[in-house]
Amino acid sequence: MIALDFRDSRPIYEQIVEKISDLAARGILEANSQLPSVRQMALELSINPNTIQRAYSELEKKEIIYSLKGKGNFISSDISRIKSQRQEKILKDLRNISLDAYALGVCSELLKEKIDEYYGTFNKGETL
Amino acid sequence: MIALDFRDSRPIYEQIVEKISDLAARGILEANSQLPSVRQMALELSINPNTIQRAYSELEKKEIIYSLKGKGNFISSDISRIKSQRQEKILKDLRNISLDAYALGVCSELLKEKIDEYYGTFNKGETL
Amino acid sequence: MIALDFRDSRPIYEQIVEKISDLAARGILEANSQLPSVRQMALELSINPNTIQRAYSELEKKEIIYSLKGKGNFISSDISRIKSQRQEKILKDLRNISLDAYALGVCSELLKEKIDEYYGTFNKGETL
Amino acid sequence: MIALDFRDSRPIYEQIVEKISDLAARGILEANSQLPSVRQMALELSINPNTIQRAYSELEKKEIIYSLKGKGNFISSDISRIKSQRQEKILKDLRNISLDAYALGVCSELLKEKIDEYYGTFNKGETL
DNA sequence: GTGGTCTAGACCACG
DNA sequence: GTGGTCTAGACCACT
Repeated sequence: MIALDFRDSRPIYEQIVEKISDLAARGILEANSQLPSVRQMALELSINPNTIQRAYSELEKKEIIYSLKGKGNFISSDISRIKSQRQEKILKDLRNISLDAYALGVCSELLKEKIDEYYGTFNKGETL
Repeated sequence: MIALDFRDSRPIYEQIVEKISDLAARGILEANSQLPSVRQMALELSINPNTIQRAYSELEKKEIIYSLKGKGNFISSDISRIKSQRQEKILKDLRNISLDAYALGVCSELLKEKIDEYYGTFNKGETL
Repeated sequence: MIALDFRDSRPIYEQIVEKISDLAARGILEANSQLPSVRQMALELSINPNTIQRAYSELEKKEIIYSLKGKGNFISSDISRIKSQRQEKILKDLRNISLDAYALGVCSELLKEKIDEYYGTFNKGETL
Repeated sequence: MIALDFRDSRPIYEQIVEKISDLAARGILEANSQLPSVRQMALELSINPNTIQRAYSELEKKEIIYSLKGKGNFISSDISRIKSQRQEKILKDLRNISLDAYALGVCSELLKEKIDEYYGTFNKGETL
């Protein structure tokens, strides 16, 4: 369900937060659906339960999941909010990149061409 | 010369590496021009000389500067290489963002519109 | 009869205790009137009978209800005591808030204004 | 500096968060002043450093403190924001209490009298 | 020496 | 069985 990159400098719990946010925003994890329990997911990913716990806590604080004591953790019922959260983040990143490109003297046309090029490869089912 | 953000989660030395790479790529620091000595820069930024040393080491490893023993540190003679290095990184980041946006169902047109919008604000001298 | 908030961090049984105490103090549940049986209430709220059992135990310990073996659970005959219990708790909370406000330099006039403001909205039938 | 109540049902890290928020809001901890290090505070309170670490993380996310890697943790430079944060919380609590009192048939005059009474005792230097 | 992350294992409250 | 908190101790990056 989730692939971790242990060489990545980003902490594991943060990678999990990102992955689950992403799956929820894309509707792959449906609203109110139950996530694997803390212990089970720890087994699946062969990491410590505390690390999963931390990831779930962060997700709860971001209101991406909610937690029912003794029951489990569930995707928030309001997926559209999650989606717009992620979209905002993407646009913020895009702005930073644009600023870097501008400072370097790269014209906006090149960026736009590249975007079309990338989208072309995505449609053909590469990567993803 | 360099503005640091001590509250940023990114390490100081990395911020310095980025800033100098940027200035070199944009030609503001000219090829073969001398950088301040480790001690002097440490004084200017009021930080530990070890941190500057580490930044310079990283820059040398990336071949953005070269070091002459007993003389000092100098910007690489091949600025065009630095520039293309940074450009590559920007395009790599752009690809990642495009992929995220695509996965989220955001169309490429929105991204392109936003880029034009951002470039518009840059031209008016905001930020930078 | 009772609305539960499963996402609330407070345990379910505690919410039930509070709700029943409240209804009894306000006289909506009359003295010596019978409460639904553990099993029936569990069905109505679709929760585990153990949870209801625990709530009833707590209520009995607080002398808000009494239990007759083989008969059922009943609201205490002394409702005025329940009412004064709740009133005491409210005043205790009010004292804590006043202390916090005082320590923060908030004057008592602001608090009193706010109380009038809140009561105004209650009268218009909002919330409750 | 901080008194913990181990019998309290609220987690220790949360008590610490509250105490430090309070001290900062009241200006007792000044802007940009350094907090005890994670390890030192753990020693002082005889609890585990991880618990302190968790409290500091929460405080950082609330922007009440900021953290400099390798340097320490410091009170936010914008204390007025902290103060208004706490004031909002107090008014929210006051609203809940008012609602409870209203439902119970307690008139607003009693609450206001009590507030004056409490403030009277505070001025004489009790408790605090 | 500082903060930050992670592991291992324990205990409690809840359902 | 579930999540939540806490302890103990380790390791790493940064200054």
